[in-house]
Amino acid sequence: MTTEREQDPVHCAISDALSVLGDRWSLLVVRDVLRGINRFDSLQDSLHIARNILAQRLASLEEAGVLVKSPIKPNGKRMCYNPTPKCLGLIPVLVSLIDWTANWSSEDQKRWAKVIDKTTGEEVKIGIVDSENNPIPMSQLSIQF
Amino acid sequence: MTTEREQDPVHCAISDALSVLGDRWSLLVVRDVLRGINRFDSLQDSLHIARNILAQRLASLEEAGVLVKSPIKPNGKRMCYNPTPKCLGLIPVLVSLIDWTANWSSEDQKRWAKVIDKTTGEEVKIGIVDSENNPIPMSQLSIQF
DNA sequence: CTCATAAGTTTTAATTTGAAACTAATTTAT
DNA sequence: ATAAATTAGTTTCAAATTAAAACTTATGAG
Repeated sequence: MTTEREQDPVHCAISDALSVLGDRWSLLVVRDVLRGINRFDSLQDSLHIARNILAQRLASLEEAGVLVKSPIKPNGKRMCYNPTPKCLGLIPVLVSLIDWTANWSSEDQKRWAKVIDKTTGEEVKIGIVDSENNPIPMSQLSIQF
Repeated sequence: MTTEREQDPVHCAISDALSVLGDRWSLLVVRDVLRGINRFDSLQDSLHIARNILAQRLASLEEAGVLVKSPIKPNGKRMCYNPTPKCLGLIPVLVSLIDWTANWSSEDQKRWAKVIDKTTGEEVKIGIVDSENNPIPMSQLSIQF
């Protein structure tokens, strides 16, 4: 089956990621949870997503190990959703999406969402580098299987 | 209207990007075009996407300025789709998705898709950095509006 | 001139999404 | 303690999107 997947380019690391994240809402849920919005109703208020769809996405993100669902008080029924380390691992995806919009759309959107370094308050960006941390220009890159 | 959007956190740089890229196929089309697959039928063969949906996605990516559609020979009807600079700007998104899968899933998927430096053949990596290109640990980051 | 290829479009069915109302349990306020 | 308001969903049904397959129209190769 590994052999099969090797020959089928639909199955690659990108499509694997998209099978969890490739829809209109999942990354926005991730964004909000990383901002500290972690209750069902506050997520719904923030995103204006249909409640049944939100329930579905939360379940799928939990199943994927991106979120953990736990009661607010031990054995309670009021739940909250929190980011796992795997969820923090999505920050580069979010930053690269923010950078892309900032760099390639006409309006000045840089202030609409940003990721900052908590220790300095400074806004961060994404860098593509070689093994010695030297930045590589985009035009020099190619995708391979 | 800008004021309106500022108060509505659904409208941020991330959701703007997702309004073009937030579905099951768009980033896979981008991936394939960046690999040099640039004809309608070869994209359909590669992705096994329904032909009408592929036509839709190509049109929306073209409208977003990510792809350019042009005849193979001047004034001809056979078309090809090629990446714009804005499309190259999506490479960090693809790299961060690849890295996320590689780092957070059990199977070894590193070889299924990778981005290399054409001049050296070396695989690249991605990092979050400050304005002086110094790497910042993930745990030190937070998302703000 | 003919046949296979290319780039879609059309049609119809299946799946997904969305909106709103509903439920059941739990806090909060009185 | 009781009533009212919150919370975290689920259910139902309509609307939109996606998928599969057949169809169209034009091109290029032999």
